[in-house]
Amino acid sequence: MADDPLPESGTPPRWRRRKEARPQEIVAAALDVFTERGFAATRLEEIAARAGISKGTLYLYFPNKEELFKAVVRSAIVPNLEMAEHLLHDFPGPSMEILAQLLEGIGGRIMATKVGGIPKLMIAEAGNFPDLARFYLDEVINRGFRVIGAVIERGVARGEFRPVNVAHTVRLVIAPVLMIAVWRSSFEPVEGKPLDVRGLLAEHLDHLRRALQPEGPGGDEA
Amino acid sequence: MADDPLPESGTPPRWRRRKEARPQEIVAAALDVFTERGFAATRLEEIAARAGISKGTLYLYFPNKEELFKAVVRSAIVPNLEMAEHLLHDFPGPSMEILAQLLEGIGGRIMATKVGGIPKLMIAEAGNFPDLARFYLDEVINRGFRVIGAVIERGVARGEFRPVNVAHTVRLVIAPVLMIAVWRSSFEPVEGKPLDVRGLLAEHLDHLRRALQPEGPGGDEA
DNA sequence: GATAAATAACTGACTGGTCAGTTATCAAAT
DNA sequence: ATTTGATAACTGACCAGTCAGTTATTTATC
Repeated sequence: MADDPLPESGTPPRWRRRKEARPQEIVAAALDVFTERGFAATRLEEIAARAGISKGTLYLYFPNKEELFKAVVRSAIVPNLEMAEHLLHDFPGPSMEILAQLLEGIGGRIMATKVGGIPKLMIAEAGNFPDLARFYLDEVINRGFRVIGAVIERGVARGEFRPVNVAHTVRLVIAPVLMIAVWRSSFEPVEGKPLDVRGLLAEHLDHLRRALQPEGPGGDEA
Repeated sequence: MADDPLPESGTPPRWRRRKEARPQEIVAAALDVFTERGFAATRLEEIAARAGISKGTLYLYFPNKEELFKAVVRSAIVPNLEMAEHLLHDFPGPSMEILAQLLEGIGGRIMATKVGGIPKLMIAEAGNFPDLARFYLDEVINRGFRVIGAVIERGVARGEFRPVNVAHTVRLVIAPVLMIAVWRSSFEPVEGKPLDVRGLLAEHLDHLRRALQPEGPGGDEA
């Protein structure tokens, strides 16, 4: 984003070789612009400007707009998914706890970074770029669904949750997160007042706990 | 969309004056194309073609693309909201029943018509068209939130629901509906298999019933 | 009730501007 | 001296919006 602050004496060179650093910088700039403007309305020239390079240089690192976009999605989302998958395998405690950590982790990321803008982007562009949608469906959505689904199945198997329709419940778990991401991307800037993300997620988890609670004939709670 | 099949003898006229009918036809065609392609990617020529007119004729009825878009949103959404508000005032039964009818009504509409594509559109374009976003926020979102909020408050007041954070709960009630609309607009065509809207809504309502149920101190269920 | 003049709906070729992607050229690094 | 990173000018396609001209319909006239 910013120029390197080398206080070099003499003539500042017009540019500098940064072969290693460029891709990340470009992807970071691209995430910014894509989430602000949407895919179609984003001009590669603006991405280049924010990355401190020229448009032609973009094409040294990415073959076209679509591949750049894919790189953005990969770098923004995939690591998160990997973390979620690890959490699922390594965490020994109650399943509800995994769900809570997952959702709170995502909530934190949505508030702290710009990844929350990606869903908006995909929603908007899926129709016009089917192979992009396919990519997102395979690499992000279905993988995310699988993780949540596994947690729910784990909970049911361990008797922590009542038996539910897993496929549907997965979507019900995710829906509020999606709403948060979408709201922050699209309407919060217009409305002005910030969404209470933490509070909303806490309420969601509270509702989920009650909705998933096994129906005890007598007393519940171990 | 189709020409009127007057089997008139002689020469079929190249076109026909339809001053009264045109606006609706254009808006209907525009809804189709906008929801399929998004705002930016929609070509006015395609809307014109689907409405059975030429591009120039569009500009006799709407000053520009954005105003046409606003007209589409108004005509697709506002009537539905009015129906919801009437239901709230007229229905005497349990609050959960109102919620169920509301959600099922919306679900039915999403499946039967193309209005489900509007949220996608607004999510996508809110950033680029702030005044459009403002309009949608005021006329659609906040009005919708107010209706759901009123139902929940009614339920709490009547002892049908436990006390909850109303603002948050409203969003939790709506989130799955939003997810359904978005899914059908953006990813269902790519994935191929249809989303089980009815089943998902039923599961949502089941979860809601449990999540909102008043907590009995000893035995539950009156 | 036929014909002509006037009007309003409609058309489609055109313009001006934008932007993804290309390439001829240059400067830095080795 | 050669290779590689980077540039900036260029191309070609696309599309919102315009407008001079065409055609259906209505109104006036005989």
